[in-house]
Amino acid sequence: MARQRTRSKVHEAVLSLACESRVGTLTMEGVAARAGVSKQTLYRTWPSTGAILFDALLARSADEGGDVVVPDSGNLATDLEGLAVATIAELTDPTQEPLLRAVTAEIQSNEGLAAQFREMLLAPQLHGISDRLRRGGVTDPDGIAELFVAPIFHRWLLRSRPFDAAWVATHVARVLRASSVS
Amino acid sequence: MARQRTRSKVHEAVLSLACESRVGTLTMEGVAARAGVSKQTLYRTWPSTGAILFDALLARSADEGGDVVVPDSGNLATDLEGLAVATIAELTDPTQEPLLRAVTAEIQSNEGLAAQFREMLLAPQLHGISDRLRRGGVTDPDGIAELFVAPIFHRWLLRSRPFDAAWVATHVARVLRASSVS
Amino acid sequence: MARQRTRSKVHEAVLSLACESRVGTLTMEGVAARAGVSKQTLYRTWPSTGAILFDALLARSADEGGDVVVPDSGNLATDLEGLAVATIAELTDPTQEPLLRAVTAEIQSNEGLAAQFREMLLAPQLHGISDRLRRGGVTDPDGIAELFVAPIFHRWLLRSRPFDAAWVATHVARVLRASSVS
Amino acid sequence: MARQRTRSKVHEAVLSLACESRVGTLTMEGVAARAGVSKQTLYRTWPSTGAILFDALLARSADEGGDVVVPDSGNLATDLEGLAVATIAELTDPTQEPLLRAVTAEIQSNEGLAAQFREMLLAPQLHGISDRLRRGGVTDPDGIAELFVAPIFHRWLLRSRPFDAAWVATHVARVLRASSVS
DNA sequence: TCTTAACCGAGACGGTACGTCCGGTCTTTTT
DNA sequence: AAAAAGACCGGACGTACCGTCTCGGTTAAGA
Repeated sequence: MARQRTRSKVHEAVLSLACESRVGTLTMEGVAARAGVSKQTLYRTWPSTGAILFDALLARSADEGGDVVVPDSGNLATDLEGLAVATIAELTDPTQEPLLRAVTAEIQSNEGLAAQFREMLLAPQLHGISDRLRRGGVTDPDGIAELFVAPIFHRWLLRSRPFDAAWVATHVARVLRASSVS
Repeated sequence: MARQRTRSKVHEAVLSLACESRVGTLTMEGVAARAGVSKQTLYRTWPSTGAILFDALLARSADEGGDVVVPDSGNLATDLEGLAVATIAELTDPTQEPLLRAVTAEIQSNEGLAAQFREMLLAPQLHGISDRLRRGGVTDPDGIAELFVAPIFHRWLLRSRPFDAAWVATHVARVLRASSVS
Repeated sequence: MARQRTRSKVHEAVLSLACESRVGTLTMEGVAARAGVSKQTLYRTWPSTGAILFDALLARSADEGGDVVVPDSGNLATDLEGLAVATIAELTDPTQEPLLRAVTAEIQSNEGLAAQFREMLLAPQLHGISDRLRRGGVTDPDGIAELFVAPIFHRWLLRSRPFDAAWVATHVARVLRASSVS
Repeated sequence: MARQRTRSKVHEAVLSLACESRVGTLTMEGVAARAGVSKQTLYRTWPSTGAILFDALLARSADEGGDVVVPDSGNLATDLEGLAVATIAELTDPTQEPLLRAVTAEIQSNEGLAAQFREMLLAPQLHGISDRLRRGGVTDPDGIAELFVAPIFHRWLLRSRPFDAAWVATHVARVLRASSVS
C-alpha cells in the first residue's frame, strides 16, 4: 500500500491532469511525472488511470464530508427542482465535467470500476433522493428516483439538449405526476 | 474518398473486431490488418477507430432499411412495453453491446461524434417514440419519450440494475402516469 | 520517353530541391509535387532520385557547353594552380556542393550511377588535365592527373582540412615534383 | 546511457546486417529486430543507423587494439607498397567494404559524423603514415602522406579503376618522387 | 481531318520505415 | 526496506514515401 503522503501527491496530480487536459489523455507516465513519483509506485497500488482517478474522487468526496444532502423544505417539487439544479451544476462544472466524463468512459470497458462507481457514488445519491421522496409520501420512491435522475444523466451523457430552468420545472412536474402524488 | 470496395472491407473488419474483442482494444493497426488494408488508407478517410465504428454502424443501419419501427396496436401501454423489450434486447445483444459501449465511450471525449450520433441514430428513435405517443393522445410527447428512454439507457450505461419484465411493466406504468393519459 | 517539356520541369524541380534542402531529403514525391508532375511520369523515365539528379546535372552541363576547359598559358605550375582553384571553387560553391555530395552519396550504393558519373563527368575532366600535362612534357600524364585531382577530392569528401592558397601551391609543387619535370 | 549488454547486442546486429545486405538498407527497425531490442532503446542512445554503425566500428577497432601499424623495414618504398596493399585489401574486403561505403555515404550528409570519422579513424592512419615518412627522411611528411592515401581512396570511392600490383608500384614511385627523397 | 496511341495529372492503394509515446516489468541506485 | 530513477521490450500511434495501379483528359503523331 502506498503511503499517505504518496497517495495525496498522486491524487492531486491526477485531478489536476484530468481537469486541464482532454479526457483520455490521462496516462500512468504523465501522472507519475506530475506527482514526482516513479511509475512502479503507481503500479504497486493502482492497476489503471481509471482506478487512480476514481480513488482520487472518492478521497475528495470523503474529505468534503461526502454525504449527499437532499434538501427538505416540506415542498417536494421545490426540493426536487433544487436538487436537479444542483446536480446539473455539478455535472457541468468545468472542473468536474472532464473527470466525470473520463470515469464514465472508463466504466464502459471496466466492469469492476462500474461496480465501485455504482456502490460508492451513485447509490448514495439515489438513496438520498428516494428517502426524500418517501418522506414526501411517494409510494414507489426507488423507481421515481430513477425516473428523476435518468433524464438528467441522459442529456448530459449524450449531450443531447441543453439544461434550462424551464426544462427542469417541466421535468419535475412530469416526475411528480408519475409518482401518484397530487 | 475511399472506394466502395475498401469501405466495405473496413466496415466488415471493424464490426467483427469490435464484437469479438474487448472494447477499447480497437486499434487502427488491428483494423487495417483485419481488413487487408494499409493504415494510410484508413487515415485518409477516418480520423479514429471511433469514427470507423460509427461509419460502419451507420452503413449497416442504412443497409437494413434503418428506419425505427414503433408498433402501433392501439394499446399504448402494450406498444411501449414491446418497444422497451426490443430496445433492451438490442442493447444487450452480445453482438451489439460491445459496439454500442465503444461508441458511448468515444462520445464522452469526442463532441463531433456525439453530434453525429445524436442526429443520425438517437433522434430518429426518439422521434419514432414521440410520434407514437402523440397518436396515443399524449400532450407532451417529446418530454415523455425522453422520460421513457432515459431510464433504460441509464440502467444500461451505468450497469446499475438488471432488466426484467416486471421492471419494464412498472416503468411503462410510471411513464404513462406522467403523461396524464388515463 | 518523357517529353522535353516534362524533362525540363523535372530537372528544374530536382535542382532547386537539391539546393535548398538537406541532402538525402530528395524524394520522388517531393520532386513530382515541385515539378507539377505525377509520380508515374517520373517512374516512367527515371528509376530513382539519384538518376533524376544526375540527368539534370548532365543536361545542365550540356547546356552550358559542358567542356572542361584547362587553361594553357605555357606555365604548367600556374595553369595547375588555376585549375585547382577553379575546381575547389566549384566543389565548394554553395549551389553546387549539396548536389555533388548527394551524387557522391548515391554513388556509394549504386554501381550503375557510379559508372555513368565516371564516364560522363569525371573522365572528361581527367582527360582535360592529362592532355595539358602531356603538352607540358609530363611522361605519365594519366597517373599525374590522378595524383593532382585525388587529394582535392579527398579533402572535400572527408571534409578533412580547409582549402587555402598556400596548400594549393604546395600541392601543385608536390605533383610537379612527382611528374619528373623540372 | 545504454547498458553494456545492450550495446553489444546492437553492435553485433548492425555489423552483421551491414555485411549481409546492401548498403543503405540498414534501418532502425531492422537493427532493433535483429538485436532483439526495442526501437526506443536504439533511439535513446543513437540518432541514426549511421551513428550505430560508426559506434560499432569504433568499438570493434578498440577491441582489436585498434592501433594503425605501419611496417618499418628500413626500405621506404617496400613499406609503402605493403601499406598500400594492406589498405586496399581492407577497403575491398567483402566483409568491410559495405560498412565503409555506408559510413562514407553517411558522412556526405552528416557533418558531426564526418568529424568523428576524421578524428577517430582517419587521423590515426595518416599520422602513422606520416611518422613512417618522417623516419624515412621525408621533409614534408603530412603532405606526402595525403598524396599517398588520396589516390587510393579516390579510386575506391569513385570506383574509377581497379587496383593492381603494377599500379601500386607506380603510385608509390610517384609519391616518393614527390617527396624529394632519392 | 480524324483517329489512335502515347503521355500525362491525379490520387487511391498495399506496404515499409519512420520517430514518438505509453504500458508494464525489471534493475540499479539512493535514502 | 522502500522509493526514485530510468532502462528495457512490446506495440500502437500518426506520417512520409515507396512503387504500382487505375482512372479520365490531352497531345501528338499517322491514316
